Amino acid sequence: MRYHKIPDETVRRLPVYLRGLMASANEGHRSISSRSLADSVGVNSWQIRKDFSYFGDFGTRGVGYDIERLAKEIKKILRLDVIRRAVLVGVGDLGSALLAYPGFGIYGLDIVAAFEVAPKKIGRTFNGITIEDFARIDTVKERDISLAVVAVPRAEAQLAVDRLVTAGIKGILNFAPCKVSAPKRVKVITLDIAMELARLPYYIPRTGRMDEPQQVRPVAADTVT
Amino acid sequence: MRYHKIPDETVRRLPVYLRGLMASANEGHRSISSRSLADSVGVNSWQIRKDFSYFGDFGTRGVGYDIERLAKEIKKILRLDVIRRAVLVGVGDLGSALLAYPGFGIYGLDIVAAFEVAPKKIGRTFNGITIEDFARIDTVKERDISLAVVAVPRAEAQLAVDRLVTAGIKGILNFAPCKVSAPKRVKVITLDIAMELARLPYYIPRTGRMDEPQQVRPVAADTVT
DNA sequence: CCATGTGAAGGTATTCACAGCC
DNA sequence: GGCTGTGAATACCTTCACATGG
Repeated sequence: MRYHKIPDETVRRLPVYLRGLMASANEGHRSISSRSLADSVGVNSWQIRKDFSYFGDFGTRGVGYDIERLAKEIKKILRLDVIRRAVLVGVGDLGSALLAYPGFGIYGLDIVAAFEVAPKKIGRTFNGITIEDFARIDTVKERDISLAVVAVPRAEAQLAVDRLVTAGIKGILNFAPCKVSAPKRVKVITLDIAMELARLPYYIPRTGRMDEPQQVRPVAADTVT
Repeated sequence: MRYHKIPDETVRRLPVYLRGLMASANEGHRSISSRSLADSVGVNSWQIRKDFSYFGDFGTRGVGYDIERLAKEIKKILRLDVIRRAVLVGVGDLGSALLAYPGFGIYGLDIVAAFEVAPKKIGRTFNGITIEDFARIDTVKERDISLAVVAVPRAEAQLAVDRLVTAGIKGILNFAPCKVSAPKRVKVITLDIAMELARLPYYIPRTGRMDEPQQVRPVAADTVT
């Protein structure tokens, strides 16, 4: 095999594959073909093979991929081979939903602390986690926490991020619908829920008959075909 | 100008631009240059100009873009020029947070109904919306609702989607962490929160010194440069 | 025979550089 | 002078086709 840089798009798909592999392992399988993984995760089989080829030969021709070995390797690449401890900032409606969210576990992600500015909420306990005063966010430094989830109003997002950066956080998932700046050693992924929903109508044909949303716009005769 | 097919990646950025334009309008501006829009939304100015060039000349050289005219055009392209009514399926922790989420409004999106299977929740009112029995989901047909947000457990997601499709829903935002199938006339966007968080550690260097996460993997001497 | 792994081809998106216009 | 609009160049990603090996 040859070693390559792993494309960003492949990295984005790796968690999907990981989920599919774990599901297949739970059904008792020990190996899986690119075709059946394709069916279960919704990605073409050749795309899957290409993606896996970027980081090694994990397949056996005629058989498929060894699930456990491949899952372990994907976890290593994604740096999910250790438990990753995360902190939540902002325990509003969305924040409390995230505290209760059971889906992080399968990736070895663990939300172990929550911070808030609202005095009424500080001290209350959600899901076994006691909410702390955001003024003390720096204490995460001594608690082996590398990730943060930001679920505060837009106006407070940049401040929260700044404080998290100085507290030594390395990666931030931001739910506030705005751009936030951070030094480039800190990775920020912004997930804007409303924006995802806003993207949907584009794909809905205006009339009931048309398939291609694009065809509503005129296409000039001199457009290159 | 020339008419082009609008690339998918551009469509993905349009809501970002829209938010930036509205923010700028709120500050009292009537026009904005690609450079300052770039600063406020975090996309390169040449990318912005290229994106806008796909659907027309909305700029004035030496000045910038007319904010109101451009915002209106983007809304038209995204089909957000009419109020879009949406339904929520699944009023658990995440679902109720979404019902309370104030961010949909700026895109003209309106969650007007919520459905659940749990008898205990049916009939209760959240944020002015009375939760209905999911068995009656077909009633959305007569209520001018084209979008749905699915926030149910993974095991029930496909069923929910199937029922929504027969109820005539045209676009679905799915929060369940799994692939769901739908006829291709119905657009489904899956937003897997845990997966986004899981992508973050990849970008964290294992040691404090390295910049490029990729360099942990060996690069063979014969790799094409 | 079956399924992987990979060069090569094809397609799409980003970046550049600058002509064109206000 | 400033800023847009856009062909051309580049980089990136996907798809194909098939050689390779169990």
